Amino acid sequence: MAGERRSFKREGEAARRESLIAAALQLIAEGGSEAATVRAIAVKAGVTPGLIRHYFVSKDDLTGAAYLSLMEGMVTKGLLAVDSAPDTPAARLATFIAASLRPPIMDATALGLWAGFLHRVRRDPAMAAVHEAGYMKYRDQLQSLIAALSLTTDKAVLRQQAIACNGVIDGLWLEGGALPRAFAPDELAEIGVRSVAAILGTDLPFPGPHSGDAT
Amino acid sequence: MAGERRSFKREGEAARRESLIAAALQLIAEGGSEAATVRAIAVKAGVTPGLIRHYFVSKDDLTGAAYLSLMEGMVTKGLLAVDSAPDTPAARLATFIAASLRPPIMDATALGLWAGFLHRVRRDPAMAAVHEAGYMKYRDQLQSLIAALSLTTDKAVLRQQAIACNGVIDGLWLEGGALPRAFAPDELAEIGVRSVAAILGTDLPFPGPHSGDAT
DNA sequence: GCGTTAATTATGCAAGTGTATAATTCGGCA
DNA sequence: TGCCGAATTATACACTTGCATAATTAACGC
Repeated sequence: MAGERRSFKREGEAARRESLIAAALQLIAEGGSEAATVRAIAVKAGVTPGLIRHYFVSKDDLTGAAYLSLMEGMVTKGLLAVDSAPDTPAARLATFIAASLRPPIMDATALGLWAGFLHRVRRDPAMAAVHEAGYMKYRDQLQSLIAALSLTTDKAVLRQQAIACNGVIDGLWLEGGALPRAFAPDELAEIGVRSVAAILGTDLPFPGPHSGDAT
Repeated sequence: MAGERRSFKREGEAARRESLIAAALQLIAEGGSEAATVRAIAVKAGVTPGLIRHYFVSKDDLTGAAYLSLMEGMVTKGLLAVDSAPDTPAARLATFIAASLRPPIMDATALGLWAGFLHRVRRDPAMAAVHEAGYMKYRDQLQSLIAALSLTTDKAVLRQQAIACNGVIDGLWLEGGALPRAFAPDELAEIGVRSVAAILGTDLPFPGPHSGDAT
């Protein structure tokens, strides 16, 4: 009956930090930031609460790192999708939009994370900076894809087009995450591409659900 | 120095419930749901923590009531704006959109509230129902305003138009709340009206900032 | 093999959480 | 006026939270 000390294995620093961050993100996505307690994170990561403070100076430090990791992941995924369809400027733009409105970018988890972080992003200047950087990177990417269509050369017009298109995408992303059952599969991706086309006053091809697997 | 019991005044049940709800909403908007502790709510409402449990069976009960009150308020405000501009169908639609992209509907507070409630909305079926009802009411309103333009009679097309327009509005609403400093005043309202017009393939007038006060 | 070091666990603590319950005091009604 | 019930406050409790610190133990160089 003696409380035998639980055995453990030493992981590298990088792996441990990653697994702790992953655990925190999962918990926040599921139950909001309040669900990501030190103890819950430790359980999910398969370690003991004390270990968290060995890798992060505080819980805030951990969640901050988690947010950074999240943002980097989102942007990366978006950019990755574009590379898979480098045909025409129109196809590239359409692919970018559609990818943003499909899993894994658009899903309940991502929305939950976003909402869970919102308040801390607002209060903590460092996190606000991370947020703004991520947002701007995404919008700039969108704007350059639009610019590649050569519909206009007016910078101001381009800026507003980018804002508007980003707005549609964000809005549909939000709705898809909040009410997944309210839409048919891929319905939002299709609406997104069509709406952006309308806003830009041009035509855009709709890229199939996955990269050209004919069935 | 004897701990004198603090004096108090009896308010009606309705007033007390309202003030407690208001306090909870304020706190959630500012600091997320974790900031809305029983004690903080009590302080902001100018009462003692114990009183909360006199009017609400639990803290969850209070926050549930707060969410209901919030949703009702949002929808009401949107509908109210339309009434102030009953000229043409196009003007009515444009007014509705612009109102959704200006304070008090679009501001940091509203977004904070929305984010603060998201997770509870997901887990609690009762709150999910309230949410879905509010969302659908808003979208139906939008759809009927679009239908009044008589651009199409196809129900399916109409539905997709409503989803897309709702998407732009939500997206711009989100961005305006998240990055208020990133946009010029009324810029988002203007972009919203113009984008909806583009999506519908028609023209919409842009309603001035306030109801026709010439300066 | 064997000691050393740092990664990991175990334990404890002060502050904050929601809630239950008892003690008061306000305000209407006789 | 005086009293009674309900609204409000006060106090207490069990539990959770983040964090600090001490005790262990796995892995690495010799």
